[in-house]
Amino acid sequence: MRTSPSGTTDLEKREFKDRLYAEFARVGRALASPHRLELLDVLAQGERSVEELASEAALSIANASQHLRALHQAHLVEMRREGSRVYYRLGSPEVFALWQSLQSTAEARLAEIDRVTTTFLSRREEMEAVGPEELRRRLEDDDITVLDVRPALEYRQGHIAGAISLPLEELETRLAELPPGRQIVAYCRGPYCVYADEAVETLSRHGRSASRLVIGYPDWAASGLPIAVGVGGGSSPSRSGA
Amino acid sequence: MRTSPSGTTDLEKREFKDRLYAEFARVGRALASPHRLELLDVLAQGERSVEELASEAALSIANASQHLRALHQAHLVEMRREGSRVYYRLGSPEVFALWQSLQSTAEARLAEIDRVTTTFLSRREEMEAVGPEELRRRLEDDDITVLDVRPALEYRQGHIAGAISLPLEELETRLAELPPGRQIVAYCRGPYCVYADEAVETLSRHGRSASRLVIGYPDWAASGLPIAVGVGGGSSPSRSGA
DNA sequence: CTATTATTCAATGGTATTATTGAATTATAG
DNA sequence: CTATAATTCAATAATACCATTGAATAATAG
Repeated sequence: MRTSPSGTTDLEKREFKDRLYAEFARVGRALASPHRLELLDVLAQGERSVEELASEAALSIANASQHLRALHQAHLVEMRREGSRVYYRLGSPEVFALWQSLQSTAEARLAEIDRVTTTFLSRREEMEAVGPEELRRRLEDDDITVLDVRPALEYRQGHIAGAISLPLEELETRLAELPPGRQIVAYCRGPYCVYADEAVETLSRHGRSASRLVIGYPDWAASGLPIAVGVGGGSSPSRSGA
Repeated sequence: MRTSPSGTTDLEKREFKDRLYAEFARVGRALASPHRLELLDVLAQGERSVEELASEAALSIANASQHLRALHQAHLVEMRREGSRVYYRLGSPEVFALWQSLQSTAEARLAEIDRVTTTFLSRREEMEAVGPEELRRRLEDDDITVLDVRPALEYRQGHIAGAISLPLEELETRLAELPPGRQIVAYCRGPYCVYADEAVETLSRHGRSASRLVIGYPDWAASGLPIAVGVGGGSSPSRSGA
């Protein structure tokens, strides 16, 4: 009973398709839980131990461990043992691209996301925002001070080349360290992260001219813009793509 | 009890994050079922009625309808009523990009997909394959005959500019219609579709020099390469991006 | 209006996921 | 070797999802 000209029956084709889509769905399943998406989002900043991940995503250790296991089985994250700790990281840059694609699709299609963000991030409307291309240009012209307001650890794991680390929590006490007069652009983890918003607000309150970068560090790095790794506050930009 | 310098409590931030990731997970959930992924894949070829979708994906009507409803609630597909039928289509090109990203992530990360495809598509190894850029060049040089071996309906809904429609089922009986002497490149629905493989095999058996395009029509169209819509076999290439 | 076709809705068991708990590993320190 | 810390595993109950069935709705034809 062949309807196709070649040596495969319809039944075999159906079995092939079923297996193929089942495999793709394994990845889809991994994206089906809010907690796992949040873990992916945290991991986009760099590798983290189970404990750090659990705390960052407000999960119990055991729960975080299980979700990480699910992500690992879908091969979206990899792990590495160091002493008594296990560190997880994204499996590849493609995984971040997938997460980005999911975000932008959802953003474009779900009005609810608009509603959630505008009620919470309403002040963002009034803030000036800078796109990545504009920032790159102004960085090249040395026209601007770029501020990484994420926790220092995340800055060390990778930051925009030329950016200064000034974690949000220390911003108010260390304002004097900022070169005076220059415009400031703050950035943080991603488009939905509020650190940069709060930094801009604080800076404005102290009479500084500040705006926020519309994307976060992982997006910047993924699009191949210049980044740096390590402690150096860095006026020596190194280039490294994704 | 504020730990942040601005006017939002940690609790409010957590609620914001929870709601945000819950919304993203709504899209993720929609990608968690093999059947829904297959429906998306079919819809990437063009809009379809519930009945067509059910038959193509080997589902009962009621089941297909429910899965389509789930996709619709995630805003990944849109629908349109025409008489007594309801036609579904992808919500936007971004949805296809998401599906592509899921596929390529899964392909890169899941060795199982390799195993499934190589056991079923083993003959593909021995076949010549042409990439999209090479095909575009050779189309411009009019060096080649491009064959769309999908069902005629799908050709009508959109095809590679300059391609001839010759559904796989009719290939053997209509071989004479093919311009003699020229090399042939066949394509079908996507990288995992077997129509083109079978066409190449049939053509080779009849002494024709044939190879397959490594991607399918939706991928071609999504990357902005020239396409055409309608019945015309078309030597008048129209351009339409995604 | 009635019959027919296409689709959706609602209810049903069956199955799979989820968060929690507490025990079991794995590695380090003493 | 023992104690401790970090993580994973295993078992559990609550929940959510799934495919099927049959009834309900929408649109068309007669």
